[in-house]
Amino acid sequence: MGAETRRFLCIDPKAIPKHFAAAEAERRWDAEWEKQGTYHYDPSRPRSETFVVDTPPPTVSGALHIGHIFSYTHTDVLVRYKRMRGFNVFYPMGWDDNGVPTERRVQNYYHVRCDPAADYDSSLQLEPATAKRRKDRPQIVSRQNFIELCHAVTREDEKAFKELWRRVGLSVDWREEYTTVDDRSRKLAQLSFRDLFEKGHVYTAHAPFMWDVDFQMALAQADVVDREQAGAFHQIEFGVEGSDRRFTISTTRPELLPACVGVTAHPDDERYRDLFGKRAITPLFRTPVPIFPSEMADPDKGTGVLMVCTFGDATDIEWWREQGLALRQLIGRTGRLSPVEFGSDAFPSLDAESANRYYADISNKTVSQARKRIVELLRDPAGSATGGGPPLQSEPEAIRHTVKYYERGDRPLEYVPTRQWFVRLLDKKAELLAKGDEVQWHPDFMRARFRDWTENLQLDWCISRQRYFGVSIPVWYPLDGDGKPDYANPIVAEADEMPVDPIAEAPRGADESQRDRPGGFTGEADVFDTWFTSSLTPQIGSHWRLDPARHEKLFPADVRPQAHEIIRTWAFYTIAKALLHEGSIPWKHVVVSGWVLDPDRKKMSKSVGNVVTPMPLLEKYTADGARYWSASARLGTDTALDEKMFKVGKRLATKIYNAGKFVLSQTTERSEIEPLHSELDRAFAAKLSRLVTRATEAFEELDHAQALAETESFFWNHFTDTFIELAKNRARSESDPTGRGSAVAALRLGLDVLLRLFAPFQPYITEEVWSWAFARETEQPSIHRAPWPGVADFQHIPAPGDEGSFDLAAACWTAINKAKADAEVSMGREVESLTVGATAATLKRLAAVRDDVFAGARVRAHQLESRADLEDGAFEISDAVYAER
RNA sequence: AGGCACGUAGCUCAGUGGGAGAGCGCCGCCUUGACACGGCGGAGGUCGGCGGUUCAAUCCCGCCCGUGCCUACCA
Repeated sequence: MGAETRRFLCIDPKAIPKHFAAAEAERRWDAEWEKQGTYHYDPSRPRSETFVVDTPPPTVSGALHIGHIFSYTHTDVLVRYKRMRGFNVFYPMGWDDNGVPTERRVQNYYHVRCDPAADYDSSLQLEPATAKRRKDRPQIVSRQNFIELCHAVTREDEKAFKELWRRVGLSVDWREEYTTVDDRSRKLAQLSFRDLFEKGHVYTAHAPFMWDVDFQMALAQADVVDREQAGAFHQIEFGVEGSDRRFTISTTRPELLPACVGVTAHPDDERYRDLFGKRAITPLFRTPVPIFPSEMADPDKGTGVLMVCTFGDATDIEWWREQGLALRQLIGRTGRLSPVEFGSDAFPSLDAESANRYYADISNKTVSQARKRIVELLRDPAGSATGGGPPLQSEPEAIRHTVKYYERGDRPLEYVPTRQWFVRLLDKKAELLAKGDEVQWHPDFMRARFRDWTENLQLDWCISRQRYFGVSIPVWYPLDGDGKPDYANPIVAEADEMPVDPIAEAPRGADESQRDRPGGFTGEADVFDTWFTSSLTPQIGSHWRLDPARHEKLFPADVRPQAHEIIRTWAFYTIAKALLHEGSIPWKHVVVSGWVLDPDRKKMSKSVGNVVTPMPLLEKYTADGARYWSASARLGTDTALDEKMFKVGKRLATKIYNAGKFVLSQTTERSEIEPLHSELDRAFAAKLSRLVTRATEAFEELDHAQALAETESFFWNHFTDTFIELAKNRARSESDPTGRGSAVAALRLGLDVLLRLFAPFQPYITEEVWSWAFARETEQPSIHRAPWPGVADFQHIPAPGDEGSFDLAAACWTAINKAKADAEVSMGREVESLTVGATAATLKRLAAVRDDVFAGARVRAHQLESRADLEDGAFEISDAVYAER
């Protein structure tokens, strides 16, 4: 920064406390940054000068987690770099509060359940549930009460998150704070729906779909995970209508036998070819079902012939559709077997009486209870469809198999026919893939996660959820004369009505009195999948559709920080939304942080109980220390939690503090910065300049860890351990004012540049040291708005230095130190005399920096010895005579 | 089952077609005038295994082993 004429301020080291009081400084600077608006976005500056972050809104109802510090620090480090590069940074913060995690937290916290039919109690006051109360049945509350409780809980959670973010020093513009259920987010989500509706990208359908029986809601493919678990193959004998032919199917879901609607085998399977076109008879229930060939049947699996049920898995749905099979929906929304009547049209039976007797044993049972029971029933010879002994042909054969679960659920999914809303995506795979390729992923291999997911997508996006705390689907349905909803002609809310709650508000032009009356309307009770809103974070930040000029400046964003396990959800849906709304990518770069693993390299998770909370670590090692640990990890790389790294980070801050105190307390006789006259100083400046280049290059490649490592290594090895030690004597010299001025100028240049290089990583300590003198000298009150180091910092050096001189001085100094260490004398001990051996060329080059080396090493007298046996640049010290203590 | 990433000193991790590195830990020394929340010096590794390409492989290629993740299969 400094021009030659820059005036400089010295500090009195005695006025600086011996130790850095980090906790106090963190609070002080946080308040100061807020007051100064240090991190404010300036809407008046052009897009070209703006750097836009699409910040991940954390799920606030999860526990605070050390991983939060980790990944958010990565973003903050980049943001601070960009800000110092002169960019007008847009760095908002959102809180993702809607959805299942919050509802579940509220249910547990207050021990309540929502019943939409219950009446609103405006005076409801609840205390957190005690262990005693949890033993009773949960208290039933109305939908509105429940939503209010959700808001209350998330407000508290948001406070805790915000406190953490501020403590760790995220340079967020807190004026740009939002939640995913605030009015603006709700309005934008509903506008998004309306836009998709108008473009024909959404539809509603009644169809069998993945259903969680505990949460009692539909799911999207992205919400589903596979879990391996124990199961068993059951060999069950079927009969064939009008013959004594029999065959054995193999199934893991015997409880679905009453829902059997067909039997199939591979068309080329000789064992079963004779059966195609005939009807099978199920055991116990004696239901005749068609037998048909299908390429999807695997002759090598089980017995090669299988029963098709409504519905055991996704393939059953396909067969059901293709073959036009009957619907015998057995499993209800609660996961229990519904009461059914054999002998009716829907559940035909050749022997209804006995079928109903068997079914009575499993009706109303859960899936797992029913499974146990039906295995017993299948041992009954009377249940045989062939008259040939028990239908169960052998003991169940235990297997391990994978089963689909809701990622937050405890029981396997079922397929239940329900009406849901969908976003049509399957026909847009190619465009989605193209957009994914347009985005730059860091590290690049994360791109494959997106591609894999998109290519394998099998279902359109189910966006309706049967929940309460979320953004309402802004739709009503007209009711016909019989009070039946006309789903084909939904009434979608107008933009200026939004945000709207169709349960509480009537559509435009209708009156509340027409609600749920024949000829009137009914409101959609479902809310959106939380990803439907979360996938709009770039648009929420930019105020899409609400402020087009602002949107123009902030969309697409520059960078999206992204956890890799939610590429298939958050990243995927965000890309999809930007494509469907504007044919655009949502952001230019995706940066993916790794995971924090526990010291045993296990992923931290609540269920394992190895989650580490961040605040104690911040207290112990300071925010700068924690940030150092975070920033040491490269993007995409998982990192074991290692307190040693926190300690090292704290130590770095301490060293910066002490080095700053020392450098800034050096005085000269003049009040202006001198040019760098001495060779050592110029050599140091040259080395420093190259560091700036390397650190800058690393940042441009989004490799913050490399930038930190380079800077840190330079700081310790070249600045504090070498340059300060060699230049400090000259900086205090009474007899060499020119050399002294040069030394002080070089020390200050080093500190100034290094502070700024460290500022993105350790914002507190660098701001503290900056404030002592540089803030006033440069009239830049915050280092975080000071320019990133560059050529301007090195312009006032009269002649370019030679890094080689610096390395030579360092090598000679190290050689003398080693001689002292070998002699077991203190580094501070004076040396009466010694002999320096090196090649003639080396000795010649050493001449320019020799005085600084010998002053630093406290050598009073020396001899030089030309040694041809040494390598160039190597030194050997001999004949050392140490002074008395 | 396929894909991706990883495997380097006791630990946490850099790294490169030619010399094997850092920090922590460990050992020894030093209370030196910025800093003992410090400094100096040192020990410590067949770079997961086996093959191949190359004058030369920790690095490039193939196979294998191990770890993690993603995706798929799911009768």
